[in-house]
Amino acid sequence: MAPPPRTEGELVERAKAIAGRSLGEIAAGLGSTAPDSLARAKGWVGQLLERQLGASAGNTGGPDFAALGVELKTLPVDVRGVPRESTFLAVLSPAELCGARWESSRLAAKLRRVLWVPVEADPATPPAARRIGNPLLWSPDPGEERALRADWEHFAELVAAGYLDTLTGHAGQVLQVRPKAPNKAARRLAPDAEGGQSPALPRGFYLRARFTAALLARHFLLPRAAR
DNA sequence: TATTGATCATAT
DNA sequence: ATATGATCAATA
Repeated sequence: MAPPPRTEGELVERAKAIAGRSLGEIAAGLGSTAPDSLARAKGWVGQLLERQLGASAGNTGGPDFAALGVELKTLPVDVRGVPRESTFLAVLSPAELCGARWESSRLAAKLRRVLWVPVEADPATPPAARRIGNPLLWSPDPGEERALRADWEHFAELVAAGYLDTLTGHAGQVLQVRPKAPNKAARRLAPDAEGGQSPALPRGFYLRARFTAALLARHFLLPRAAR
């Protein structure tokens, strides 16, 4: 377990140092072994990178690198470097969403500064052989910020009005609200349309894959002048 | 095949 | 129980 990085620069250097290396190599360096499949180890890649980069242990609710205010996200990419999956951001807490402002929301806080680490995720490649890509330390630009806020405010309004159960993965331009539960029988209290509280399937906020695809493309494919 | 809905493991 | 880390599996 590495000590926490002291600066953003140190964090980025650590991430650059493992670009091109395989998950199996990184695991071995940490005295661990890669699973044969992620089916029963879905969070393994993220947790491996947390250990390797020295993320502050456990879940304090805050960013992974508390002292730096930086959140770490691995991004499963295909052979072209395009994200294969949406990115889970946070549990949707109905109570916390009611009457909240985007500027002071937990989601906005998490997205202020993110270290994206692309990782190969071809299902035909065993986890140990998957390679780590070049990291990107990112903050939303004004356009991204506007899109995120618009979706979030729309969701917050619906939830506060008691319409959480009308929200599906179809809603949102850049964000999504999707199930985030042990199973579909799970329930959690949320405002209902009658002004009370009723049990509802727990949900989480996700970033659409096309959003992360666009930000990777902008930073890695386009010339600096375009940014 | 892309997207949405369901699920798995671990730590607190 | 709930938050962390996500990917799997079914659907459109």
